[in-house]
Amino acid sequence: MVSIATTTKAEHLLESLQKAIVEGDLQPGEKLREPDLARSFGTSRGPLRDALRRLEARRLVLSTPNAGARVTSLSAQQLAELYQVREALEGTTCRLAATHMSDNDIDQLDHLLSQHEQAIKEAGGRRYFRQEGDLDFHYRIADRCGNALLRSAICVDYYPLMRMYRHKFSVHEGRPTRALSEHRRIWSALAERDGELAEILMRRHIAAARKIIEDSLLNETDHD
Amino acid sequence: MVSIATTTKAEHLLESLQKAIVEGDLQPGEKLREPDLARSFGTSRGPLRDALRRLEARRLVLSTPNAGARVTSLSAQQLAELYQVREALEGTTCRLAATHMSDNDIDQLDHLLSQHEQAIKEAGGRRYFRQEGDLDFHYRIADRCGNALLRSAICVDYYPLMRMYRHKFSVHEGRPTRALSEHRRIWSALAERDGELAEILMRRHIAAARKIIEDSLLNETDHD
DNA sequence: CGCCCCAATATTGTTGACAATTTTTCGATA
DNA sequence: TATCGAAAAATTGTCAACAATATTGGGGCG
Repeated sequence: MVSIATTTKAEHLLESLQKAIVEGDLQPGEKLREPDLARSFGTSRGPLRDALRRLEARRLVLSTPNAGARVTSLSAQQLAELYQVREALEGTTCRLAATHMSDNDIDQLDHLLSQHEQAIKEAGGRRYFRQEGDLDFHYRIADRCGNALLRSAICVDYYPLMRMYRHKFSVHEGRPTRALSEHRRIWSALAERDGELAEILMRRHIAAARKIIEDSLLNETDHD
Repeated sequence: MVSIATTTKAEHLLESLQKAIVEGDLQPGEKLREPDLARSFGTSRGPLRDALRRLEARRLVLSTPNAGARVTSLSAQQLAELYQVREALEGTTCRLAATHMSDNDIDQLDHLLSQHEQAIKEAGGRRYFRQEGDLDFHYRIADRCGNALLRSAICVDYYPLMRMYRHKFSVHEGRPTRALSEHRRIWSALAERDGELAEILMRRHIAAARKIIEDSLLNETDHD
């Protein structure tokens, strides 16, 4: 939303490429050829390589020596692993947020959930609002948890990858309504400043989503 | 221990610089001037900048646009935050390891703890063996937890930073003997394949170390 | 005497060319 | 016809020069 005046070309490239990957303009597994990309963004290979390294740190790109870089392509197995990392990190995040968030933060989070409820009603329950909305909820909690390292690990290092894969198993994650009610329960725990409960609820919430993905691993029959 | 035949100069630089930082040859806060460093390693600035970006991903280096890179310098506050991330990640790691480690892995871990016991005896209880040893124990569990993403997050992204700061609060973390006995209890849970207990014990173990650091934050009287 | 501004210096950001490596193409041979 | 291998093309790794930005040092002014 906010267009940051990036000082360096490498930073600008990082933003542009991350957006292209997250929004699917660059498909998972796609080869990232340096000369082509650099030309298409009007720069040289130096800044481009810099941006690729930063994207690699965010796990959006995988590059192998002398063989170039590709957009990350996660298997269901790997996506499940990502959810396990989220469970660990966001559980703690939630516990910290319960004591660190301001009353205003809590209010804004409540407002966000109202927006989601509204969006779900208008869309008849299976619109994609929720998917972005779900991530927004999680993102905001991490953003306000008070631990800068944890915040950057989640918001910077892992969430772009999550957004990239938000379509993949979105249908299976149960009706948006269910996710919303789980969010509301987490919110209540946060509002009551009950960190222990907030952590448990958040871990369950993410573990449930992971379960769906892991179950789909067993039904490996009709994939090309 | 194993000298990997790194194919590219940037990779070699990454290894060399990481070692220099972790071992303290490059001090926290030290400015990393590209021309000097490149010359001292016999390469040009291109590969060096590449290596710096990778070190930044591991949080060993902090670089600001147009102002260059510095070796990371953590405050006690930030170190405590790191322990909180560890608590989250390694708790889950331990739970997974309990079901995923092979019997052989468990045996080797037992052997490691025997070595530590021996080292502590020989050194009269307050030798620095333990500090490396402590990290080795944690590292091995993460290495064998069966979740590749979690493994790389801990072993690659966070542990070099831990090793870099292993001297800092090592004295305060209680006698090596106590850490060893906590390790033994964690090992027992792993050996009995009790993931839930292993997670709880690991989180406590790390939380206790964090407590020491946080307490030292309150005694801020005699620092320059 | 201290502060601010400006020039000089040093350092980082960027570029295009060259070297090394990988991938592709194409023909020879079984 | 399929397969192996070598030449050709494309791509990545590296380098040194140039441009843009920050830092430093010194002189003038209040």
